[in-house]
Amino acid sequence: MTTTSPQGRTELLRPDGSPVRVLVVDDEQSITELLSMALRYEGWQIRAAGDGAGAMQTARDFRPDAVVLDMMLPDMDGLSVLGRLRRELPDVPVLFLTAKDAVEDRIAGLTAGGDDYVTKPFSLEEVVARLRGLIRRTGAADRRSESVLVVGDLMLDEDSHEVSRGGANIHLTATEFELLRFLMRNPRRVLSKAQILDRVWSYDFGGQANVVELYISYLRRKIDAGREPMIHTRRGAGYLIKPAATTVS
Amino acid sequence: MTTTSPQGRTELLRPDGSPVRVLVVDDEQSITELLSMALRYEGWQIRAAGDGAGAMQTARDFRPDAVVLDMMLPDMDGLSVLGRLRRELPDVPVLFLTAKDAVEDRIAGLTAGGDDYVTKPFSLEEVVARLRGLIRRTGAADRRSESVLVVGDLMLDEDSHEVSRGGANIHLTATEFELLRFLMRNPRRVLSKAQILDRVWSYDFGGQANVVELYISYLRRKIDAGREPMIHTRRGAGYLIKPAATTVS
DNA sequence: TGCGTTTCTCAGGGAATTCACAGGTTCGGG
DNA sequence: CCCGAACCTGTGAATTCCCTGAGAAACGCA
Repeated sequence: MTTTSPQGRTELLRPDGSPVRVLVVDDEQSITELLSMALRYEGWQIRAAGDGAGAMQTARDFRPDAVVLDMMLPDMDGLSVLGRLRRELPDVPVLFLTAKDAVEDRIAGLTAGGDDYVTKPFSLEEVVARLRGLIRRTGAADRRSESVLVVGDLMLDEDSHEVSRGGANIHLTATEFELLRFLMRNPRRVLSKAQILDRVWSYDFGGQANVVELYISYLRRKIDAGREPMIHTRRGAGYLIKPAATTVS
Repeated sequence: MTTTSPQGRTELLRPDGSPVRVLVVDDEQSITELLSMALRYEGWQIRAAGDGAGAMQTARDFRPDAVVLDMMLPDMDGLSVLGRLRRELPDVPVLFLTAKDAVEDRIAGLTAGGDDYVTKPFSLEEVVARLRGLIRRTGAADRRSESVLVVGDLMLDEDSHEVSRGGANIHLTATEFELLRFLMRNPRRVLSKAQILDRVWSYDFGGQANVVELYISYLRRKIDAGREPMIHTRRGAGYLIKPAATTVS
């Protein structure tokens, strides 16, 4: 089930209308805090744990719809936690967090069931998108919830990664795609450069803040080129996307 | 009976519309977990057992439509379990899991009745495909459910393993076939290299992730050669298959 | 056992993408 | 109207990601 808030944001809900529940397990407190903030912002209910024991405890009485699990935990390794979680919550999908170089050996096979993973350092948009995908596909939320974002005549398909405006296909790079997705998931809302940087770029990005300007410029070239512009600058505040004035929204 | 989910995936259902039920019997917990997750993802209802006694118990009150049975169990050997299963569930098809070096004739004898087997280590695509075949053939699900996948002018027959594009026959190796089947069972959806590796290669594969690139390259040579391409790369995300632009979908 | 086929590793080349930098442009307050 | 701040964008370099040829190893079958 989905509802659309007055601000135009679409939220995932469980079939009974209650908010989706997510358990976050990571031993670095900065990470659990970062994730908790971001996921709460999605309208989800979040519980966090810093080790395997706490994770099991919380899993039992919180009964989450999805779990975010770091594979490197202090007391037991991620695989043991996973095994126990599976016994306790057999149907709950897991999003693994792994170091970039650990991917090959340990994760292989784990994502097979429909689970998924992201590598550290991740971007919040990535985590949120993957989680939404997991929850959608495993039916914790209504399956009819769409994977297509629409703003005016602009369409973005999260499954096929296809973007089109007025029917014409548009090719975007990975970063452009993530940025546009973020904008489109918050239509008519001003997003500051800091917000964008925090959500779309990895949490350890140390570069210049003007990458955002650069990528907005890239997007405009591809999305707005010659057409009624949909991406707008609010000087001193940020950017927003909304249907073109002439387009029937 | 089949339904098609919004994601475009086709699900097997029982004639009364309820999900197919599968019992998984293996003493290695990692295997039952792997299989349970993968088969649940197919939309099936799964129950697992770790030994013969548990299997019998579960068979009685779960009443599965199919059974996945490891031939090496701790308390009794697979044959005894099989015998008892047969008495309890005479018409239910069984998919045997066997070690590679197991006596082929014995298995061949067992599968004469319409059962089937796969050797460990298996790929999930293989298990799922065999299981689908068994369930389809024994009529637990509607018989009209198709064994032919079609994407644009590309056709793949899961029974005969024949592949053709625009009427022209194409010879594929076993791995190429499995990869193409996985792509075609998820048309218009980006599949990451990790997902592909986890589904199409055996669970114990420890090699380089670029085998996927290699086999995509092989497939393109055979499927797309000279024609409008159907296999597309989403740089930084994965691969997807979709009807050629000029083809009526 | 021997031969053709299939699977997979390795490594080079090439192209797409990301990002820094810097000069130009626009905007809004005074 | 002027000035500084904020924003835009061309250029180019570094990097990452992907493709594919060549050959070794494993497999299957006669």
